[in-house]
Amino acid sequence: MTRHDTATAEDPRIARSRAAIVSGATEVFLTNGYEGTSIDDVAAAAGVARRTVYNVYGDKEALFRAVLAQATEIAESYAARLANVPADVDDGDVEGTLIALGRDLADSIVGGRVIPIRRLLLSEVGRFPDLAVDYYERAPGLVMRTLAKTIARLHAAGALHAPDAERAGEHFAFLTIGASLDRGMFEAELGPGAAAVAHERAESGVRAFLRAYAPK
Amino acid sequence: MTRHDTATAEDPRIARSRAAIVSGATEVFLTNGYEGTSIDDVAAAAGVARRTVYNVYGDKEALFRAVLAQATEIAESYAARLANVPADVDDGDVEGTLIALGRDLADSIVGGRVIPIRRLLLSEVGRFPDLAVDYYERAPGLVMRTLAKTIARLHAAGALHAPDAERAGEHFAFLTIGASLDRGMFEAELGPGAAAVAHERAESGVRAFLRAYAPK
DNA sequence: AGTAAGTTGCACTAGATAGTGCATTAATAT
DNA sequence: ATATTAATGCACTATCTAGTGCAACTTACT
Repeated sequence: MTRHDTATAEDPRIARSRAAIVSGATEVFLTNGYEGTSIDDVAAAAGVARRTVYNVYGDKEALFRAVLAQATEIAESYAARLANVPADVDDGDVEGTLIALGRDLADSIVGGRVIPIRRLLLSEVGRFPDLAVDYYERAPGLVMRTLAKTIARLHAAGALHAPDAERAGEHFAFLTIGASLDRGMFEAELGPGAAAVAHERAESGVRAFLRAYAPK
Repeated sequence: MTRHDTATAEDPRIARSRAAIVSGATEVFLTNGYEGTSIDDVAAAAGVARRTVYNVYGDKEALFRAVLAQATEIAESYAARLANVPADVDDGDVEGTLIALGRDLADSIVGGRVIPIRRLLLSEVGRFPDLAVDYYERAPGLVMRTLAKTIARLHAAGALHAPDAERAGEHFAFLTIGASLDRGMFEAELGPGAAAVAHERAESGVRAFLRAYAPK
């Protein structure tokens, strides 16, 4: 994927064009959707000639795929933070740790690009079914797998009673952000108190999770 | 909305055309999206002349709104069933009652039209933000409100301990169908075991809900 | 410098689509 | 039967879009 994959370095002009195009394309695709975006729009957003878009990316579909290939960053970064949660919570404050994770998860989703990315992918499930499934595996799927591992560690350490860590991970995720994500998908732009509401939901979700999964 | 709203009955030819068009339009919009659907497609699916579509509905947007106006039936029917759940569960089997509600909710969503409808609306949040918000209030919002009432009744009867019934309703909904709905949105067509998995999720979600909201 | 490679602008093909106008035909109501 | 109203078919406008070909210009490598 990077320029080091090829034996020789890429012409800096192409590299610059490519970066500008994929960035501009991300912007317009997320705003206007796949069909709603013309290559003219992309070129304008990228500050590049229309013809250059075709020179660099070939066609619209390839460009679309390039945009979505980088759409998993948020999930990857959250998963990395999750992986660092130690099994033996230092001061025994499981609730505090999980609440922090829940808030963090909420922040990752509300107000960021996750919701527009999801809308974009979902609107093209019919045209590009592979992209949607792929994204799901690499973004929410990654978070779910990492969450299951973290919970399994907490279970092993006796901080939680969650024999089915995968299921418990689903419950954690949907208790904390389910409602905020679901609602957010239907709102063109977030209301003023959206972040605060998402935090409250995350906290009360974590508390419900702890009641359901407290060690015996 | 019905023909009785106007003083005189509607010409049966218009009524027939209208029904055929809205039904055909529902089919093609759900399959191909708003932009991906031409009036030709609608006319063909409805078995009606292209020109008739324009005569009856005026333009594409009006037709789209007509289609989505009837998209809340599934939620209404689920809410009606919910409203019938008595506060004092006869044989004291709260778990059985809630598991039945959870399975029912899962069935309402997995494999039905809810997922295509959501995809369609979400892909047009930018163009028709009012439709998305409207739908949310009338469908999932209705279910949430009804769920909150039902849980409040169960709380009052001592069958649950859920002082914040609205929050508890969110938790019930997302524990039972959160994961199935979220995953289902990204799948072009459901795998063979999808319904069974959704049922398992619903049941384990209800059990987690009961651990979190058991009466003290 | 000079060569190679990328960028740009412009013209052009080819196809799709929303919506209108109008005359003809068919169904409905009285 | 007759008058009304709707459905139909067809031509037509206007617009938009993906993608290509090509010549002129500019930037990068040696």
